[in-house]
Amino acid sequence: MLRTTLNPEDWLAALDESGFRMTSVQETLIDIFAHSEYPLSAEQAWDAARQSRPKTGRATVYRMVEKLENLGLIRRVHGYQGCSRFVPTLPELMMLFICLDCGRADYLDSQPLDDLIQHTEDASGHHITNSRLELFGACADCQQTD
Amino acid sequence: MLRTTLNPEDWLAALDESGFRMTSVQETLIDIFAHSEYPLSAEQAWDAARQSRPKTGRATVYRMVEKLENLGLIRRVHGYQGCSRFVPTLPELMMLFICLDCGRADYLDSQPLDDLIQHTEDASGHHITNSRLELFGACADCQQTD
DNA sequence: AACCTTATTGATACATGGTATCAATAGCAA
DNA sequence: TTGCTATTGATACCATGTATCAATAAGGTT
Repeated sequence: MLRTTLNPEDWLAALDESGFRMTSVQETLIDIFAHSEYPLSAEQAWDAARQSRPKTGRATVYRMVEKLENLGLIRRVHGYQGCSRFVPTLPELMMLFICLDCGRADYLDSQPLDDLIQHTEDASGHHITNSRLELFGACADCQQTD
Repeated sequence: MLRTTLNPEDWLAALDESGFRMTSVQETLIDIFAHSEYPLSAEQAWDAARQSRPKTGRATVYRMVEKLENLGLIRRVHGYQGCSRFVPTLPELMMLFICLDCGRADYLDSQPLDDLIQHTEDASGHHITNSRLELFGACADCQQTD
């Protein structure tokens, strides 16, 4: 899979640069999201957070998820057990594949999507500023074990 | 815009063929969805329904929306004022464009998406069974008036 | 046309997921 | 260390959607 590793410290740096204060909840949640292979809901992240940091508040987690999403560090997955799960965003890699079997996310080179958008702009006359593509199915690993 | 017209009678026929009873709520809601140019939420559809059919129940509308979605007659729009608005599904036309200015939906030829999926399957080894593509921006009309 | 069966409806209560409020806490700059 | 204020946690709240269940009405049968 074309999954590059994620560095929690980069996320903390991004928050720092954006002027946010550095707190322990942030570290906890970043660690959780950056290391999860599976799309996580805020509720799941809350559960995970309280294991290492019991007093973590629910609203705090929801606020943090929103913040991370706004900063582009995590990305919402639609259509996989609802629309409220998140995966880390990897720079340069925009297309998302979710295996309906094992649930893991794979990130795919976005060039084909760029081409599609260019083609569609030319054909339709619309100016496209934003897109959302998600692909679902059986990943290469899961096909072998079927 | 590549929008073909929709025929409410086709929807009723589809419900009939699926074994559902023909009721007046169905007619009311199908009429509402089939004629709306904008993504509609269940709540909005409920409001609209009660104008011509005051006693329409809320739960009924939610059930009907679910039924229409399951039958593939309407399609959920993600990332436009939440994830709970629906537009009619037009056969053969899968790619969806939503104008962030006027809110109207346009349906686009899906061939580029088919190509992208084929290419991605070959490149990644995943077997893709389902996809979701939405495009956002300024439609051809709205660009002219800017 | 009247009858029966049962899918569908509408009202209500309930569950879930997310947000507003606000006093207490804790970063961080001076 | 101090002071300012962003952030937090607890709570109450809200919005969206779902379960329940008696009443209604499709539509096949007689």
